[in-house]
Amino acid sequence: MEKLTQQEEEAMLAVWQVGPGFIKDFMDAMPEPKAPYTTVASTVKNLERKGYLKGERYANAIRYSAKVKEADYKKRFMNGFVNSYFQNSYKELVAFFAKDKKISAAELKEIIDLIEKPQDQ
Amino acid sequence: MEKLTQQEEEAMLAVWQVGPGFIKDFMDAMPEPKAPYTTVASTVKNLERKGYLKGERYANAIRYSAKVKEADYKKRFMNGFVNSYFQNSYKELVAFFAKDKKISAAELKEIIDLIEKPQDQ
DNA sequence: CGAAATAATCGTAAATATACGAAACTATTT
DNA sequence: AAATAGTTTCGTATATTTACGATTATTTCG
Repeated sequence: MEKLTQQEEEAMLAVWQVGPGFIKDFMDAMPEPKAPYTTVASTVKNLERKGYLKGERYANAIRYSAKVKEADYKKRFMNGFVNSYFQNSYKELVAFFAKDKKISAAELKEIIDLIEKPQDQ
Repeated sequence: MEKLTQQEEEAMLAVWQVGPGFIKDFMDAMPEPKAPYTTVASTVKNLERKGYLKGERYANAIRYSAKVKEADYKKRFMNGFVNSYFQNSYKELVAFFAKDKKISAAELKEIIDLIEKPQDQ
């Protein structure tokens, strides 16, 4: 999974948000200031080359969908980060942000309930 | 705080790890395969220009130290990430990785104890 | 001092990323 | 079929990053 550049990541965020669609749809979901259509088109082409998107022709347009799931990208991305900055320990990561008051004890308790609750399946 | 490129970030990780020192010291701390000295020197110069490092001459060498603290960089970096991928919610982030079993209920409880314990100061 | 060692700086080349207009292509409308 | 509209593709220009050798500067040692 090749690393994404800034604009590639922004484009992927739009794709993940809107789901399969055409370049125009992704552009609509991207924040201002928007790059010109052709600039976004180049970025999308790069994403296809890197294996993040696949395209199918529909009439004269191409419908793109994500080949890499957002959850997988998040995981791989965070893994590298946690490895570099928290000695590969997610506990260290959470402790760091808990001390920084980015997450409260009450919220952590809710998460515990969530994962300890017997799972349906 | 200007964004760092890949090699700049790697160099900063070395600086944060070894503390103030000379280019040679940082190189020693960097993982294989090591870039040639002059390549690292260029990167260090860029970091100085971007305000991440400050240098003081000692004899014929320059001793560099970090101007940006690792903790601050982590915070800013994660903030962007949490914003893009977790609707700006650290709770969402932690829940995501808890569900993915990257952190256990027991570890979360330890963190709760850590932050609920009356702070010395 | 002169030679050797050590380190920084400069210049430049190549790769990659960013940006976007012009042209080409495809479908639709008249 | 021609005009029009929507969309992609191609080509290219610029900026940034990466990479590193050659040169220069500084210190140390004989």
